[in-house]
Amino acid sequence: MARPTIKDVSKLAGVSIATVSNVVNGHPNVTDSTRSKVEDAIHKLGYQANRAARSLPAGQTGLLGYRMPDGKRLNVSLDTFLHQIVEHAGAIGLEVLLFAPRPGQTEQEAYSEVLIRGGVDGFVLSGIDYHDPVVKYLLERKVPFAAFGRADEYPGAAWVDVDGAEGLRLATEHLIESGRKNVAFIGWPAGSLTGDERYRGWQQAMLAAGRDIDNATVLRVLDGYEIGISLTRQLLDSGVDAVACVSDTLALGVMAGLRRLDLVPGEEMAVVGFDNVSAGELVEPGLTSLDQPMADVASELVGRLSRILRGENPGQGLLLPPRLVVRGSTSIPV
Amino acid sequence: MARPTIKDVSKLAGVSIATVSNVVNGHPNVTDSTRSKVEDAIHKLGYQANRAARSLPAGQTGLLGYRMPDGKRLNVSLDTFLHQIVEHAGAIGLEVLLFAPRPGQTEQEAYSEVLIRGGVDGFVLSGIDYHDPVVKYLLERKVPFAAFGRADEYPGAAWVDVDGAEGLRLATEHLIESGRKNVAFIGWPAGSLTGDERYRGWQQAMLAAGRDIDNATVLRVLDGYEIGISLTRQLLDSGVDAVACVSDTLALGVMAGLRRLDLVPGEEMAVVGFDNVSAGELVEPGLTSLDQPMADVASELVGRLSRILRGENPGQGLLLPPRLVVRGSTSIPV
DNA sequence: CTGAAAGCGCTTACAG
DNA sequence: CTGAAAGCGCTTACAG
Repeated sequence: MARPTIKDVSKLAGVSIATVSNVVNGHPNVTDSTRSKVEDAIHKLGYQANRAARSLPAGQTGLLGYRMPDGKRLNVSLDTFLHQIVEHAGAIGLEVLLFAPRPGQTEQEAYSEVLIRGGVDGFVLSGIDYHDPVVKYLLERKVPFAAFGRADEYPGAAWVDVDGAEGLRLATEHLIESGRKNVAFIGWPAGSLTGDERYRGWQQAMLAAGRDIDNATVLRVLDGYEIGISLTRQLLDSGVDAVACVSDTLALGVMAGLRRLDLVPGEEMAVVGFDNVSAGELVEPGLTSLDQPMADVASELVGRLSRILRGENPGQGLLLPPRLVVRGSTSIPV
Repeated sequence: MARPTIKDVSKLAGVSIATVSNVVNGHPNVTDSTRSKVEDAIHKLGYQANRAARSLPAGQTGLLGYRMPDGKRLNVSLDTFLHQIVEHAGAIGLEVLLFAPRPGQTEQEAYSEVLIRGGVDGFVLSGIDYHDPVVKYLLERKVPFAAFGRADEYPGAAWVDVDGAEGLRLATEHLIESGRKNVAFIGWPAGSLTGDERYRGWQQAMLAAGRDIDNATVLRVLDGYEIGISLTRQLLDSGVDAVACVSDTLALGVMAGLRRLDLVPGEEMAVVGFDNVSAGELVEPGLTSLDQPMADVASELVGRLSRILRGENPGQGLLLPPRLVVRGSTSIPV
C-alpha cells in the first residue's frame, strides 16, 4: 500500500539500487537481462521515482514554472495555452508549477522566490514586451526559459511568437480584396511589442495595395469593449467602411457600436479582430478574426525548453503565422 | 550567488542547523535572542528552504495538485478559478501543480501517478459528478482534497459548491416577476449533479408562483451553442415567452436563434443563462446570467484543504449563492 | 557491467 | 533551549 521505493525494486529484482537508478534513467551500460529483471520489478510494484528524492542530488525538479498572468492582458487565451503547455510538458515527463506574485511582491521577486526554493527546472513565459525585465533577469542568471513573444532583442533567448504583422496583413488584404474603400486601423498606443507589429502589418498591406496611409484613419486606444463602442461614431463620420482591429475586444466593441446605431456589422462597416476568442462566434454575424495556433506555440515552447534542459541548442526564434477565420463581420458582400 | 542553504544560515547565525530549522518552522521552544539571530541571517542571505529537501524527510511537498479539465465542460470559468486558487494557495505558502492524464491514461491513473511520484500534499477537484470515481479513490486512500462541486454523497468529503437550485430560483422568479407568462426550462439530460440541481430550482420557483409545471416546456439537451439556436423555433411555436437555461452556451444560442429570425432577445422572448461568461456582456442586448462567486469558492476550497493538511476538521460542505446579473435579455419591459 | 558509499538539504526524535 | 546524528529516496562518481 505504501509507495514503493527504489529499495523495494532493487530487492525484488535482486540488484543494487544504483542499477535500478541506471535503468530508470536509461543509462546505456546495463545488460539486457538485468534491465528486464529491473523493469519487471518496477512494473510489478508500480514504482515511480519520488520527485523530491530525485531532485535533491540531481538538482532537477521535473517541474516547469508558469506565472499566472494578471488577467489584465487579454491577448492570450490562457485556457487553451495552459492546456497545451501542460499536455506537451506531460508528454516529456514534466509537470507545470503555477505561481503568482504575492501582494507587495514584484514579478521578478516571484520568479526569484520560485528559483530559490529550488522550485523548477525552467520557466515558460508569456506576454513579454520590449526590454522585459523578467527576460533580462532570467538570461543573466542563465535560468532556462522559453518565451511566448518575440524576444529577438536578446540573442540567446528561446522564443516563439505568432506573427502579428502577418496577421494584420492577411486581415487588411482580405478587407481590400472584398472591395472596401477606406480601411481603418484601431490599435493600442505605440510602444508595445505586440501592438506595434500588428500596426506594421496593416501598414504594409495598405501600401502594397497603393492605399493612401497618411489620410487613412488610425486610432490608438487602450484595449476595451466599451472603448470600441465609443469609437464607432467617429469611424462612421470619417467615412470608414472597414476596420482592422488589434484585438477582438475592440472589434467586438465596434460591432456592438454599429448595432446600437441600428447598423449591421459587415454591411455598413466590415470588422476584423485578433485572437479568435469564443465570443466572436457567439455574436451575430460572427466576427472575422485571426486565430493563433496555440497548440503549435505550446509544443514549440516546450520543445525549446526541453532542449535547453538537455544542454542542447534550443533553436532559433520562431514566428508562426496566424490563420484568418472569416465570418459574417466581413463576408457580407459590399 | 549560489542558493543559500540551511548550513550557510547556521554558520552566519552561529547556531546548529536544527535550530535554524526550528525557527523556520516556527517551533515554540526557541529563545527570542536565538530566533532573532537566525532571522537576521535568513534575511541577510535571502534564504528559503529548498522544497525538495524539505519534502523528503517531512513528507510534505508544499504543492497542491489540480488536474487540467478537458475543456469539454464549460461550466467553470477555468481562468478565474485557477487564478483564485493560485493566489489563495500562495497566501498560505502552497504552490499549484498542474497535471493532465497522458494519452491512454485514465483520470484515476493520472491522480495516482502524481501521488506516487510524491507530487502533492493534496488536490483541488472541480466539476465532480454523482458517484465520482476520483472522489471515491481519494477518499479511500485518505488523500487530502477539496472539491468544487457538491460531494455530500460522501460524509467525510470537503466541498464547496455554488447553489444551482438557488440560481435557477432567482432566474425564474425574475422572469415571472417581470411579467412573463410561459417560462420554459432548457437543461441537460437528467443525471448530472449540476444539471439536476438547476432544474430543481426552476421547478421550485414555478410551483411557488403557482405555475403549471406539467404543461410547461422543458427541453433536455446536450450543451451547445448550435443546439440552442436549433431550439428557438420550437420554443416560439410552444408559445414560450421566457426561457431559463442551464448554461450561457445554450442561452447565447437561443439569443442568436431569435436574432436569426429577426426577433429581438428580451422582447419576444426573455433569456437567462448560467455562468456569466464574458461573451454574455458582448452580445446585444447583454445576456442576463448567474454569476458564480469564484473568489469565495477558491478561498473556501483552499481553506478547507489547508485545514485538512494541518490535521484539523475541514468544516462542513458549503453552498454559496450565485448572483443574478440582469442585462438586456430580460430587462426589456414586456 | 554492477555495487558500495557519499551526499543532496532538510526534519525529527533524542540527549544533554 | 540547543545540537549531534540518523534518515528521507534518490543520483553519481568511483572501484572492482
